Amino acid sequence: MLSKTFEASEVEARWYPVWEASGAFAADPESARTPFTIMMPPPNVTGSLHMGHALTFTLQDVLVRYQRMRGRDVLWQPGTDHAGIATEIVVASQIDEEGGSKRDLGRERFVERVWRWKEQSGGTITRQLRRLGASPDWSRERFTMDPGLAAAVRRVFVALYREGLVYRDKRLVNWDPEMHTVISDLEVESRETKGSLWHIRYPVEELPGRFITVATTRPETMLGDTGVAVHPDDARYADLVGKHIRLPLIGRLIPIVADEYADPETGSGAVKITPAHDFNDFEVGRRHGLALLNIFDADARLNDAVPERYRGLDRFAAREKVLADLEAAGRLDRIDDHVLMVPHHDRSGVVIEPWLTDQWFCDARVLAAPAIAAVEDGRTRFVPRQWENTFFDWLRNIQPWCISRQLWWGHQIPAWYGPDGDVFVAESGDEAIAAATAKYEHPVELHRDEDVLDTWFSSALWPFSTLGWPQQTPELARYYPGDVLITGFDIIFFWVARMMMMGLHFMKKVPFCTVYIHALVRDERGQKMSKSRGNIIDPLELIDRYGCDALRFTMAALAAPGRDIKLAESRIEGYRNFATKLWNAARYAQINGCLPTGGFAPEALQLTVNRWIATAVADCAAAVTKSLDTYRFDEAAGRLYQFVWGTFCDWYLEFTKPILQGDDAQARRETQATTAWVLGQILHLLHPIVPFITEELWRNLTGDNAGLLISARWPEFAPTASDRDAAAEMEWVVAGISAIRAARAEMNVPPAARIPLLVRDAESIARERLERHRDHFMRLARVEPEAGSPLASSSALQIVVEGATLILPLGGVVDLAREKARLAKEIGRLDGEIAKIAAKLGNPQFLAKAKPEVVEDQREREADTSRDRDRLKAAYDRLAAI
RNA sequence: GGGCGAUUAGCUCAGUUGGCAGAGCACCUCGUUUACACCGAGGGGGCCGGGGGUUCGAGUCCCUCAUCGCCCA
Repeated sequence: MLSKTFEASEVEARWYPVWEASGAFAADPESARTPFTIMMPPPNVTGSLHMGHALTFTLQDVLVRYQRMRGRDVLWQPGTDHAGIATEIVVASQIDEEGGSKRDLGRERFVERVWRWKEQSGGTITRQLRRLGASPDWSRERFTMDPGLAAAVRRVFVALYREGLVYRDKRLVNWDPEMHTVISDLEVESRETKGSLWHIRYPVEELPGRFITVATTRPETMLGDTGVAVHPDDARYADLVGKHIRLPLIGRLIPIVADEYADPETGSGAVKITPAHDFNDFEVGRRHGLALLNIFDADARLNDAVPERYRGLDRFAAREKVLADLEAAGRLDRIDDHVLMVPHHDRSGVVIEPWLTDQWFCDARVLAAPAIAAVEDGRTRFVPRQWENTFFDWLRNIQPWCISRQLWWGHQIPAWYGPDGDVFVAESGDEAIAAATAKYEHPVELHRDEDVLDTWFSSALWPFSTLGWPQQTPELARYYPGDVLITGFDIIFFWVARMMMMGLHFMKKVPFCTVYIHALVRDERGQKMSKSRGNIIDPLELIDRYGCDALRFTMAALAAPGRDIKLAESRIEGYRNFATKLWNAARYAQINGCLPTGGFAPEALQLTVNRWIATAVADCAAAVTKSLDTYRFDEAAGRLYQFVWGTFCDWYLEFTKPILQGDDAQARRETQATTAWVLGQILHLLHPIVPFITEELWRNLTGDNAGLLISARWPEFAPTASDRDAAAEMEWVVAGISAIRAARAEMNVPPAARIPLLVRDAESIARERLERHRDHFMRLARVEPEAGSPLASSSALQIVVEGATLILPLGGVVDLAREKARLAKEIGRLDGEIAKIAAKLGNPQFLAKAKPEVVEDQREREADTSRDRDRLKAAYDRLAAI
């Protein structure tokens, strides 16, 4: 016997290992079934499960379980990425805490230490994924630093280098002066910061007494100024273009140039140009041939390019000193408060310094072209479609991708330098030596590039490197390209775009046919969850409190396309209640001996109520199937919720109670079998969303011999399975009972009172239906259907249903005035409806231009509404006559 | 500044090719009927952000304004 409530934690812990051991998660390259591939965007190995993970992995798992039940050979490829910077920060700070330092440890021992850390702590996120019920093929789990994946990285790097798509260059990059590494544009987070706008007066060399005032948020960079720009159309400065500035504090002579970058509307209209320390200035400098003067070292301290008294100063101290000196020199004009966007490293939080250094770059522009084309011509499709714009926008304006990082943890760049600095790029040291020997014609000492590659460089290869590439494995042939990638919109640049670029370049095919983009999970008030806001909801805590299934159902139900999810805990509670409801329905079925029967055939059912519910299940299955096929997880969840609670529990189980407790053995047997069968269908349809409770109930329903639900086949029904007559009849009964209940409640009839039910002006179909379902009316509306005509003068509740007026004689109990008011209100409502429809039908334009079926529809509506209205009016008149 | 999205019941949100405005939660009333009080029955609650337009007909399509959010500069 099932317990009274569903104990989620116990059930969850029990089923997961059973599933995994059964082999249900595993892909089967040998099978004849059509493959379905979904690449898990590998979470960061340092990560732990947050709500974003809970959403994305729930949706992926729903799809994966669904496709498995549809009979596909599913590969859900799991794994983690090595997260260069994040991991290096974690391990380095551990070493710090122990009183050591990364540098003292040395590269080799540090990397060993990171591997040890990975073995011990790197499994957190994958363990947590198991708690979420995720069912990827763990036997194929990969890590972006695995030997096979590392080989793929080297192969790709070398190939791109030889094609000229990877190259070394000196450019401005985003430099983290604390971590001493470059980061890519995408890892820079602009934070709004309150600062100042300092106005500095620069003297014009050729015109003594003449000054140009420039405004800057970074006065210390003036030490590296190599020009001043004004707008070419700015009349105020037209005569100064081509003249020079004598830079205060330094005395360097720098030119005044005309460039549209200078905005006449902002500040004085003139801007100082520091090409080596600002991305915009870099471009201006390039246009005008201005010198690049690098004034910072790797720590962002002033270097030897500045006057001695500033050397060694950190950039913030330098600012104070430069300002003080300008002030003293009388060159500081004005200081305004100013809000500006300051670039920070999103991982370390350090303020980024644009810095001129030698780095490795990938020619993203060339690689982007095929990726853009693939989305344009539909080989890859975004769902929802509007995200294509984000994808296009980024790829069409893409900058060279800086792929080198000054870290120790990651794929070390396969490039070796000879004594003269010549570079040898090769997949192995031996190959590099061979190449060098051939060039120098004698053995030389090579020095390997110290840097590692951006983590995303290896992640970009994930859709094929995990399948064994560059080896031509059966898996690669079978599971590439993938069917769908599911991820958040914030990952479009990092992952989707880069996987598209690399996939197309090396596999000549898109890595996935569909990209389903889901939104962000926010808190109840729509705020982004963050540590600093303190509004983080821990999914594991929610699982502990409400059960994994409740969390999963919530994620699915709220996953409406193109919309952020504002997560209120009351929703999760509601879906926990839904799980309990399902549990109790199953418990009820068990108590009433509803057991599955072999060879159950829905089309052979005799009782209308059973034919009706079988029809409803088929309709529900069709709707859920369609929703899942179109990634409408919210619709699928909503439809199931409605069917299970609003149809199966509220009506079917109530309708069949008298049958199950009645004397007709044949009807009882049919109903028991139907109940068990419908419950089974429900469990199948719900399984992808709420796998634990459904597996548990399925075992309970079928015993040990029916197999696991996770491996069962998805319900599919022939169109003939539905019985429209049965559906119409039961819907009439539901409407009738609801109408009686509503009238009773409104008229304050005591709920327990059993009242006679008489019928007036009934069409034969209504009379037959009422007769056939008298038990239902008795039980659920608490009325006693009686033969005979109601007395004309009796005071009674009168309820209009399709094809009949139901009369509930209440003798003196009924409040005549109130009942009259109730009927009058209803008549008024219908009159309003009729007036609206009549206005439409009276409009010649409508009749001429609207589609015929719409006109026909309105005519029918008018007829139906008028019929009901006339019945009500008749009922009212009868009361009025008393 | 550029782009995207949103605005529908107190709250969170659905609403398909334009044709009857919906759900869950919250709220109110009633209910200890042997699956379930994590429940059942009933109910109230809406200028579909404002304004214009297209149309026989607009929550839905177009324009515009307002407010909010996100991304990019």
